[in-house]
Amino acid sequence: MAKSIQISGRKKLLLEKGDKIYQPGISVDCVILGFHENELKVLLLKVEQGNQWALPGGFIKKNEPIENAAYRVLQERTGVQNIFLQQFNVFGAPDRSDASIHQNRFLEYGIKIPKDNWLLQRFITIGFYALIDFSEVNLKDVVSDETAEWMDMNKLSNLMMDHAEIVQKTLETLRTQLAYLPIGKNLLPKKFTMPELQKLYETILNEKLDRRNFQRKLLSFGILNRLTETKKGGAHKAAYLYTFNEKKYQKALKDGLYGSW
Amino acid sequence: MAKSIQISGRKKLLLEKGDKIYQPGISVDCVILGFHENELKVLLLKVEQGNQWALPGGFIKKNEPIENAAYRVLQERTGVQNIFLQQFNVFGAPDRSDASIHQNRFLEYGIKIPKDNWLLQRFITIGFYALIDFSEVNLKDVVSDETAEWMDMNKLSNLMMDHAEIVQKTLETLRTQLAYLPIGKNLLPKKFTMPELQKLYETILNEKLDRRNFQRKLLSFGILNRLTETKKGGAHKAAYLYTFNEKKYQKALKDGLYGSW
DNA sequence: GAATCATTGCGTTAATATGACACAATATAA
DNA sequence: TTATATTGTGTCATATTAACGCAATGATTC
Repeated sequence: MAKSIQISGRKKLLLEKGDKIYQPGISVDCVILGFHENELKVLLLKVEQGNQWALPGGFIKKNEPIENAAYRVLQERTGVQNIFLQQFNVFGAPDRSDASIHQNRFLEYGIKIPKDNWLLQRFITIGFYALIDFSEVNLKDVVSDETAEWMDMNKLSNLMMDHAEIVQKTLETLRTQLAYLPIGKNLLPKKFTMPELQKLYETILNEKLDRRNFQRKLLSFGILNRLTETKKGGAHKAAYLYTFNEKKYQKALKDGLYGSW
Repeated sequence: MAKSIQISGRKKLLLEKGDKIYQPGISVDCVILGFHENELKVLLLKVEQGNQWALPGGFIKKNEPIENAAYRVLQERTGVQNIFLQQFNVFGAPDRSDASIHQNRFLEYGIKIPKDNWLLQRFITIGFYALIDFSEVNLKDVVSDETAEWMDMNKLSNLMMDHAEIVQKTLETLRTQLAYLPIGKNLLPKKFTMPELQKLYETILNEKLDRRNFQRKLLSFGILNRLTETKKGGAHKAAYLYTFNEKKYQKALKDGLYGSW
């Protein structure tokens, strides 16, 4: 029970001192995306009661840049360094906050939140999405009452509050950005094959693409280096391995892939 | 001096009751764009002291959707109905808030803000941009200590706090959206000519476009209706007038202009 | 070890889109 | 009436895209 007491103590601190430490009424929520076994995965936290899942989120310290707050959440959960992190939308419906959720979570530890506590007020959340290399992630349960787990993007269920909407919006954002920004460097391992890259695109777009046309298009962007190695071990002909050309990739991120009108 | 007393009273109310009425630490700022005489214009408010200009902004009421708050600001200033309004970025650098600005503004009315007043805390602002038909706008000075004025997008100077950055980010957002969203219905009068539409695009992109290729491309989108009327009065050959096909325009807004991969 | 099979690399071709430009029509101003 | 700037329309070479063929290859099966 030492764990439980520890958690209980931390939670009390959050309730009592939170309004001194954090910006009131604002949170950040992170849609952390990884790619594994040809599936887009979202990192979610199990909320004990109700069999619900939540996006990892947090608060913004009084003197902290908002990107920092989001980055903090990411580091706490994944420890990954090479992260693409971007704010993409604010979610601020007045009824998105749900006092009863907080109440129930705290009640498990025998804590009843006072009605006027800062945590029960309306919260507006800034949505960030993060692209990370699945293989580099070592899931950390920062607080042991929350189990972190990867969930298939297409099989989401029981998301807390408006978190399903937040994930959905991430996907839409990703789809439009795909048209003018390179993607993949953060989602794939350093070395990857063309079919793997294609699967990533297909998953995001939810659409089958022609193998040969896809390859031609991506090569034309000039952001890939083909290695002499091939990826053996697959059940068939070995595919060449590629890496991203760091310099050109960064340039494409800045300038866009087409840019022309 | 009745005006001044009135303002002073209102300002006192804001100071004293603001934290009861509004979400703390969050604001909305609107980049209101219009198109006039082939120039992109931004609506700015003159801040008396310091010869500075500010984006029209406001606070979010305790139980108000954030889009509503932005819409309120727009209505107060312009009264225009047909508005394209969209949040595009959150600005939350810890040092973006500047207590001295508020202090100076209130000092003019003989009010000294207490150090611990809610208005002096750090504010995170949600940036919205709005596209409106310049010709329909009738500038309203909602509060008479603020003069509203259209300023040329390319000749901005003396913007308050991080407002220049907010405008800049709007322009960047607009440029990327131009590639996959129709634009113009909200910025142009109901009837407009192809050259006018082209000037709008050129202004946003800051780039000259070929007249004939531009026309072909925009017609190919299938969102324009050509009228039999022409726009006379210009110094040269009369150009045909166009309107947007409302249905197809809306569809394009939803689905994007290209969509294909 | 030869045949099979799924998958990859590397093409081709036709249709479509784009960039660059020519020329005629026309509304005003000189 | 003529000059001038601007608009409407069309052409052509080139680039890009969509759709598909075929040989090579690595593992599996017999």
